[in-house]
Amino acid sequence: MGRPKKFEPDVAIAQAMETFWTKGYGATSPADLAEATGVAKGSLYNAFGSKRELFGKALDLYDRAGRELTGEFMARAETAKEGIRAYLRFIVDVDLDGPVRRGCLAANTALELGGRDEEATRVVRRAEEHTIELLAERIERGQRDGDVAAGVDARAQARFLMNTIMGLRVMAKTFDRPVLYGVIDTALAGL
Amino acid sequence: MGRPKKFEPDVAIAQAMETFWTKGYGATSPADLAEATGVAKGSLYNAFGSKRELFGKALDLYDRAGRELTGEFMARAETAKEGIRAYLRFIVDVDLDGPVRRGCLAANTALELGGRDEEATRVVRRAEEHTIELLAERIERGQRDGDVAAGVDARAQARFLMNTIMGLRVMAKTFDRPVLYGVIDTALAGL
DNA sequence: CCCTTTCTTGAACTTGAGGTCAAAAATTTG
DNA sequence: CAAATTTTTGACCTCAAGTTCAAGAAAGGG
Repeated sequence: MGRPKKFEPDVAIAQAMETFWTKGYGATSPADLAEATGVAKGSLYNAFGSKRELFGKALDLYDRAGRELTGEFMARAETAKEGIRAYLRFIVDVDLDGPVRRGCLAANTALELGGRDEEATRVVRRAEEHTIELLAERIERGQRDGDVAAGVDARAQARFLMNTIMGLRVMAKTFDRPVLYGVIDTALAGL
Repeated sequence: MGRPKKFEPDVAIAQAMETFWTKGYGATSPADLAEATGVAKGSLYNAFGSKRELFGKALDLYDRAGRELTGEFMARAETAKEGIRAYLRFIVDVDLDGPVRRGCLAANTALELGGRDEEATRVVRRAEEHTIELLAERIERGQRDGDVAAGVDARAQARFLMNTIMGLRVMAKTFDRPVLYGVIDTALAGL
């Protein structure tokens, strides 16, 4: 009972995520969040408790959405190498074609809050591990399918690729497509 | 003539750099800078104009110091591969052994201000290009010395390694030495 | 030794961040 | 419909960030 919510919390979280992603945690004000969600400040505080708690929900959402997206790319492609190449190029394209180069919410958060915010650091690490897991599984499948050499250490490759992705996310702030595509190709030479 | 400065501007810039590096640009207050440098707020403003200008000096210093450090690592080693491996491990060690994992000022700045601050973005890009240049030169020397295959594209490898470094800087916020060392070894397999 | 110049400093100012709250507005239940 | 419950909202509060400034202090020049 009681008065019903005027907004969908999940939608508001998604809109908040976009804002945090674009501006960063510290640079996002409650006023920004109110504007992005179309919900008054007070209402947001009533629903989510604090800016930090809303951010936590946004980070969780980012992890879930990213996992799904990665999974789809891994499932679609014929070979591990082409699936991963398509995935990495997609990441670069999304970043470069957007109105602002916002990079990766997880990477941004790692650098902004890493160390200072235990909980945020844990969530970022979990998201990274999810991606590594999906990459490793796809490489292992490639080995079963015969498109990846049996001698390759799938988990080591996956961790290395995760590192490459994080690098791309940083480099995309300052370099352009040809350079980033070149990095992708060099990174994939070992597969 | 006039009253002489009580502090060495270059020293203050170095101290400010440490603070920006540890806390980030946005999260560093004038009060923090006053404490770090031992110079009163008003004095800092008299000497440097604004927080942003001081940060600019700090970024420039970071670039110069980094260039020098990288150059030394490249000069010392017998082979390109070992020189670069030592360099990457050093980066990881410094980050992990420090009291806080502060990463790379350039990477931190790229993610925090990239896009929003033209000047900062330019300086970061310049710093990245300096590192790429030094890596490429070392690889080319390796080719002349015979420890790197002639077929390797030195500049492509250098850009790829720069990307790996940026990735390590992010991953160092959430992963530990064995993982990061593993990433380094995987990245160097192509050399 | 006074004048000019350049420094130092804490106080003071303005602005916005992050959050609280009281009042009004929707609901469901009895 | 009255009561109980839960939202919504802008006004309001506190505090700190980023900056300016007036007063004074330390130099050199004439």
